[in-house]
Amino acid sequence: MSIAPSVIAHIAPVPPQAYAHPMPSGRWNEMAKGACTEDSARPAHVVAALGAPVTFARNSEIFGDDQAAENVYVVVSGVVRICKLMGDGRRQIEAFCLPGDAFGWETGERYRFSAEAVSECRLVRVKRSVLFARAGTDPELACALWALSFAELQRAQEHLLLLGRKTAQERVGSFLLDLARRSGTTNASHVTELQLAMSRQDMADFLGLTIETVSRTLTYLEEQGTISLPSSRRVLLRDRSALRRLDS
Amino acid sequence: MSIAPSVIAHIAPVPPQAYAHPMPSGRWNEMAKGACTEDSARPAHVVAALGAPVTFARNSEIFGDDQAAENVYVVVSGVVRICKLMGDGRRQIEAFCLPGDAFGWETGERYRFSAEAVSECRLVRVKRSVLFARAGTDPELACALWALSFAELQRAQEHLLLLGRKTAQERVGSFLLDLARRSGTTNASHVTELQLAMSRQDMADFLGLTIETVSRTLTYLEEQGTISLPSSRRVLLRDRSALRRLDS
DNA sequence: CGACAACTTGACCATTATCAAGCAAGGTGG
DNA sequence: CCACCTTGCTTGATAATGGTCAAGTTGTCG
Repeated sequence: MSIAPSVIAHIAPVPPQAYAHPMPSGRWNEMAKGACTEDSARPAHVVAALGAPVTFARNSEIFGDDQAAENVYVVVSGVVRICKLMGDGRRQIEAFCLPGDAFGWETGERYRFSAEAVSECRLVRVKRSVLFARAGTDPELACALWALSFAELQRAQEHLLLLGRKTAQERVGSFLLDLARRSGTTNASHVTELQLAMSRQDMADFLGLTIETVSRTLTYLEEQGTISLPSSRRVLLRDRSALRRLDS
Repeated sequence: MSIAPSVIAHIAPVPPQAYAHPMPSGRWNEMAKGACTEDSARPAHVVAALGAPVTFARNSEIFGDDQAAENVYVVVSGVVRICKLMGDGRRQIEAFCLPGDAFGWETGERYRFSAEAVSECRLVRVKRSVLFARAGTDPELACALWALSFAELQRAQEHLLLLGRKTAQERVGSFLLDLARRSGTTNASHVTELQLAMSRQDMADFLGLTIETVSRTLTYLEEQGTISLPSSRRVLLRDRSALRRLDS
């Protein structure tokens, strides 16, 4: 049931031993002081330790809307999209899950959205029954569960502001900055490079725009010198202050 | 520290004794089976039992963005709005909290949004330090915490679809149905009556529209015979199937 | 009754969507 | 190795939804 340290290690640089000795009352005390933030990779590890690794090919479905909600997943590598579909085909991507993120939380019996692999990805699959049964006796796990689903809530809340009140330029700018924060690499001359795992259509469905508007906006930002697009899936953030102005 | 039963009683019809005898491993076992839904008022009680009642006047601030996050609140009566503001004054209301809802969750040291009383309201204020300290040793409380913040997440996720992909009519329709589900009263002839606690501006900022569009859309729905507006703050849902078609 | 806030309505405008080509990169078969 | 096809992306022209600005109306409260 437990997974190899080599797999877990990809989530973050915290060594597996770090959670080998659960504390008496878990992490709740630190949470009370607001001290859990500096250690944000830990909850993923605590949960991942209870599951088994699985891999999914690009564009394959991890689970579908309305399926029985049996598992929770932690991303080890790759990118996952969480989607909601409307009857007529309109799609909203609620989140892109990157390494260290968890998804598939439910209180009811069925998933309320589908999850698909944006790129080839490795996940840890944890049985919900195992997770919740243990949470009843293991405060550290209970805290980890709360922290992980709370992280989702925070992202969702930021996203609400974006979808409700931001312009197309602001949406794209915020998106690029968020990706940079979560997965970008910055070089010596302060240029951040991003590899976009997702298509323009994915970006559009995440940002509440059309594919054409996303494309036009990226072109515009490049004309302004704010970003460069060496290829359609690679972005260089040249002027972060201009992007931050858009992020507001 | 504990609040009077008469205050708690307004949240839901579950008597206070119901949680006087905590179960050995809390509610996690039920959660594992997806059985927590039928009992959704309980988490609010479990948390509220640790706090003290407070009241806020109409339009007063409960806490502000960036303030120290010391408390979590449970709504007993009235309506609370959770807001995010942008530098230039654009506002997004992330949620309206009704009796039984909890708000003010944070992992960090500061709130990331403000909360204001839409109508005069009674709340239970619970110290975060108390809550988290107890959660470490009380699995039932840990479960309640998770259930309450998870309920927020679910609402936020539904809202993402609304803001990202729905038309103005669909937004207003979904909003009315959601309010009806949470607070409406249906009479013998299947007409549901709603009392709107919030202004048109609040609705607009919640739905990602302008006040004018909200007003026009309501007028249009009334012309179609889908709703009636006996006064600007009272709505009768006359044709729920038409609304549900909009909800999709 | 008057003042003010909240709401509605109208006319016009802008941002973003839609529809339609065209282009570029990557893979396949001849 | 090159023509061909497919897929994903970009660009252009036009349309529509919802936003803006402005004027009225309703309702509430002193």
